This record gives sequence, structure tokens and C-alpha cells, in this order.
Amino acid sequence: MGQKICMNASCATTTTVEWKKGWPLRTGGFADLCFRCGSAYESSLFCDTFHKEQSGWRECYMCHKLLHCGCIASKLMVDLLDFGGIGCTSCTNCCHNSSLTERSKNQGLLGRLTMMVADRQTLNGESGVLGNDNDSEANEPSLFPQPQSGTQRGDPQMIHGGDKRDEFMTQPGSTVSVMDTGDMQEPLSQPSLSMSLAVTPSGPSSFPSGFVEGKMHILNHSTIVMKPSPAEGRGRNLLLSRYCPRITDQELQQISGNLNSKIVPLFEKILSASDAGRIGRLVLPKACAEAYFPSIDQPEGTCMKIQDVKGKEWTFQFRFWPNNNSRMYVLEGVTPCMQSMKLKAGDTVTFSRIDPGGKLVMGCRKTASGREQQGSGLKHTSWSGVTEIPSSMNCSSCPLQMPEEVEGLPEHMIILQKRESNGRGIADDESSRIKEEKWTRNIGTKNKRLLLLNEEAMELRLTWEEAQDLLCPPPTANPTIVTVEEHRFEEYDEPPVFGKKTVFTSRPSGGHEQWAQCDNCSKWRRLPVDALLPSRWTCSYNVWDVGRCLCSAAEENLNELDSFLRLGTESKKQRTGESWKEGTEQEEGSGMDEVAGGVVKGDSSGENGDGPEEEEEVAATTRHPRHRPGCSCIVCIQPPSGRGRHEPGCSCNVCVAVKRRFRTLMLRKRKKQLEREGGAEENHDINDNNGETVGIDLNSDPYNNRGEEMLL
DNA sequence: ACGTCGCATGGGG
DNA sequence: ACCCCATGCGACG
Repeated sequence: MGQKICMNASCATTTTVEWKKGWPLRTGGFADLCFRCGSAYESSLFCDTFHKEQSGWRECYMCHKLLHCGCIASKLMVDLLDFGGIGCTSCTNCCHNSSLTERSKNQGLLGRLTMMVADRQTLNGESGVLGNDNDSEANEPSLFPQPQSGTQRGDPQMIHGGDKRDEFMTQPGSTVSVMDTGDMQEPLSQPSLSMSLAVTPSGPSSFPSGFVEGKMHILNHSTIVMKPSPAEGRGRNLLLSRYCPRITDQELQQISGNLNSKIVPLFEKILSASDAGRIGRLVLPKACAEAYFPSIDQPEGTCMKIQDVKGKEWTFQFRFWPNNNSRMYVLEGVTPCMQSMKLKAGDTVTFSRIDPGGKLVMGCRKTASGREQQGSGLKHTSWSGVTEIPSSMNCSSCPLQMPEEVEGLPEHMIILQKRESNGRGIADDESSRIKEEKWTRNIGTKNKRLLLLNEEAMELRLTWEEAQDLLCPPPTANPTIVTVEEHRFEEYDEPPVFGKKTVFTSRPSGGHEQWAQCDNCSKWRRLPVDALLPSRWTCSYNVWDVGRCLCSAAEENLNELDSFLRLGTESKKQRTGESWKEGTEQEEGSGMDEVAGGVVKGDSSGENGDGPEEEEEVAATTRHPRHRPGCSCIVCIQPPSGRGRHEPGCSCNVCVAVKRRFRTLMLRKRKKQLEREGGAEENHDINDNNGETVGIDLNSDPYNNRGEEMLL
């Protein structure tokens, strides 16, 4: 379709289109929607940026990935994003669930979704919710297939009218009905996150698992009704996001073994101490158990077979305990499986379904601490069986585990080569073991906040080695491999290229996020983990979150980022002022600089992030603040004293510069001596001459004959 | 004494 | 106030 400009102000031009009740088109029917900005229009104006075809809806407007995972979310994702959805595997990869709170504030989202659905059904003349065009996915089951007769659980129940709105809004499996547009203009207190979990129909013969049997029905070609589960409470939103599977398309492809089957991520859970303990009982989130596992009427439950990513099939007892008029679902007999996968408290188990067939498969994701114990200081978690990596890097328990050094970092950014056997960062075996114990103990507590902080603190353990990963070699560079104290370096004649510095964080339930600071407004923006940014980056480049592609857009809640950056009180004060940047010395990536400060020091004291200690740490930096990360002055590029000295005869840039300056000094010294010998008695200190030596100490004593030898 | 089972309790969202 | 769920704990074999 041709160039059509969205009329929404935040999207393209001038007109802010507010949601209006019912939003009927003058010409009849419903408005088309701009899915980029989520607004409705009277006419069929589409954002050229991502609206490929009206019937297509294949490309996520944030990540621009084609959504082919097959789940409802993958097809509805574009719609659901503005509805507060999470589920698409591509989108979770892009952190598209980042602004749920913001989205939830958006008025009329539900109505938009509803109308959009209806509109498209009408347009496509299909009984399914979304028109499925006739391309490669034409053989897929309808997104909302008619439920089989005699669904296992619950009775179909429709909810109509605005009186149920609150209930609907706060509960999953809610009703979406185009008949229910009575008060769409009311702000939604919370979005329904019912689609946060995978919601893919498992096949023509089965009911879509995401929508629990009896919860969702198609009344006619334009009405969807999803019945709220009777016992689901208000904490559901959080619950759902906690258990939302965060798995990428690529990972799914791996787990499916490149067969024709599709992997539908269902949910995941971070193992508690008791889950991973010897009791052998894995407590299942109630909503997930009821949504994705077979219906059980008796506490004894039923026998379930779940295979792991290696194809081994495990048998568990899926049952429940009556508990306060509710149920507590558990998988019993999981100990052998846990041991097989070497899972511990804090690790994450994922449950997915293989389609066709509906077979359940368990995956796992290790905690950062678990991986640290294996010698990595990096913070990322690893997927078992779901990440594409060289097989040589596999470990026994996680056959497809990501290589520690490269996970989460774009390939071309890797400069530092893998350390040799004894080369390690600050996280040596012993400290890692202690940290691991600490981690496990914390997992054992109920204090998730502590747990989270602990994880974040651990994520701070960057070393100067790992900081190398932030450097890009010059595009045409041809490196020379140099080994210094068992570390292999690639040396380049040209200085490194600095891309935009970003910060990686991990969500407590797994998955990674990347943050970057706008060079214009200094606000932090959440980015896909694999995003690569130019050295100068502003909000306008934030194609992944169109709600924050302008500097005027509010900053996200930075709690997790703050924890990660350990921003000092001062920084926070500055940020609450008119401009974070104003009047500070943090022109470029203030937070990152603080991290980098730790990097320079090989900071290993990240566990205690209280204020005074922080300030002390900052004060302990001996370099002048103007020597910022990325600075290529001779002070910044010199090797740390006491270690990492260059070999005699080294011809690297640093050494050449130092030698040159040293020669200059010696020449001047000699010249002065000659002058003195010439008669004029002067007692000038050579340093008073021109201050040349200031700033080039570099561990040397130019007046000592051994200076050069010592230095070089 | 030890392990398992089933339920109860209570912190926390 | 409600309810999920981590885990405590008694009963039982």
C-alpha cells in the first residue's frame, strides 16, 4: 500500500485521535487502527512504518521480526502490545512487555482490540478472530477455533455489559466482545494480561490451551467471549508476568529440533528452595496449572509425561492439595528430572508444548550465579536446549548452552578472546562458590526483593576484561593477537570504535534487557537485548518502543536499572531535577560511567550497594573525572600499574607515546645540564619548565636511568 | 529415625 | 480483605 501517514500526533503528524465510545465510522463499521501508535482513525490510515498489509500482520512493529511462532500471541501480538500483551516470543525477545503499565493507562485499549478484531474479521470474512491470509500459514488452525464439544473444564459463560468491566480488566481469560463497548472511554485500571501466557491453539482438534476450556468461545463471527476463571485474584497481573515464558523464536526453533513441530511456550517458573529440594514437589502456579495442564477433579490428580529438551520423557504426578477453598497444584516426583538438568533454587524451568501433538516439554534456564560458578563473570542466564551455539560449547546438563563469553552480546562486539585456563575475572572459584551459597540461601527466603537485589548485585561484576566487550574494533581493522599474562588480546593500530554504551540487566524471572541513555534528553530507554546503537543515540532512534521514541516521553521506572547501575544519591537527585544532564559532569552515559568506574577497578564489591560505600568507591578512583571510559588519552590507555606491563620493545601506541615523551624529557634534561655547565647557575626544576611531565608519570622515573627499562 | 504425604500456616502481593 | 504459594509440620508407614 502506498504512503499513508498516521494522523496520531505521537505517531506521525498532528492529530491526536481520542478514543470515543463505540467509535463508529461515518461510513459504517469500525475504524481502522494504527497499530503503531494504537490509535483509531476514522479512515484507513496506516502507519507506513510497519503496516505491511492489512491482512498480513506478520511483522511486529517493534522488533520488525516476522512472527511465525504460531501462537495466538504471535499473530495478535501487534494488537496485543497495546492491549498489554506479552506473549509473543519474538516480542519478549524485544522486551516489548516493557511498558505494560503505561499501556494499561491508555484508554480504550480493550475497545480498540475488540474493534480491531471485529473489523478484521469482517474484512476477512472469517469466523476466526484474525483473518489468516493464504500464505505459508494458511494451514494453521484458526486462531480461535471453535471449542470442542464437552470441554473439560468449566461451563461456557458469557459476560456482557460494563458492569463486569472491572472484573474483566483485572482477570485473565476475560471477555472481549464487540457488544461490550458501552464505556470504553473509561480508563482501564489494569490491562488484562490473559494473553501474557502463550495462547496458541494446539491444533484443530484441541482447544487452545491458553484459553482454558470454557473460558473462551466464539459466539459468532464478531464476538469473542473468554470467561474469567472463578478463583483468580487481583494479583493476577503480576502473577502472569512472572510466569510469562520468555523465549525467543530462535530458541524455540532449537528446542523443536528443527522439526516441523512448533514449540509453544506456556509458562515458566523460578524454582524455589522447596521446588528444587529433595521433597520432589514442584509447586505449580495455580493459573498456569489450570490453564495448561489437564483438568483434575481429584486431589490425587493424574499421571503426566513431560519430556525434557534432550527428549527424555519424565513421568510426574500432577495433583493438587485443597487449600483454603482453593487448590495448590504440584508436580510430584520431579527430583530425578531436576537432578538430571542440574537445576537448583533460582534456576528457571520452562514448560512448552510441542505442536502438533500437544506434548509437553520442559526446558531450563540457569541462573547467572550458577554459571558464574563455572567460571564466568558475565551476568546472563543461559537457556538449556534453546540457544543456537556451537556444539563444542555444550555442557552436559545444558547441551545447547550459550557460550559464556558471548551470550547476550552481539558477535561483532567481541574483542577480548576467551580467557585461557587461569585467566579469570574477579569471580574466582572460591568467591563464586560463596556467592552461589549466598544466592541459594537467599532463594530459600521468602524475600524476593532481597533475591532480586542479590541478583542485580551479582550482575555488576564486570571486569576490565569484560568491558572489552563494549569496544568495537575499527571496521577495517586487522588485529594482531598478543598474549599478556595469559590473556589474549587483539591489538589494533587504530583506536577502538565506541558504539553507544548500554547496560544489560536481567529480569528476575529470566530474560535480558538492554538500556541506553538518550544523548539528547538523557533518559534511559529499554531496548531489545540485541540492539546495536550508534555512538550517538537519541530517543528518536528508539524504534522498539514507539511510545518512547520522543524525548518528551516519560522515562520508564528505573528501579531495576538503578539497582544495576547503583546510581549514587547524587545522580538520582540530578535526575529528579530538570535535566539529569544539567550541571553535571555526566555528559555521556552517566550511569554507564559509574559502571565503567567499577570496571576500571575490577570492582568486585557490588554486593553492598549502600550510599556511603558507593561514594567511597567513587572517590577511590584516582583518575580525574575527565578521563572517561572511551577516553584515549595516554592516562586512560596506560596499563594498570603493577600488572599488565608491556614487554620491552613493545611498539604499541601506548609504549610508542611513552617512549617518545621519555626521549623528549631526556633531551631537555641533557640540554639543561649543558646550559648549566655553560655557566648560568639555575636551579630550576625541570618540571617547572613546561609542565611536560605532568600527567605522564606512567610508573616511570625519567631521572632514573632505569626509568625506561622499568616502564617498558 | 527417617522419608513421605497431606494439610496448615502465614508472608506478601 | 483476599488469595497465592513457599514452606512448616504433624501423621503415618
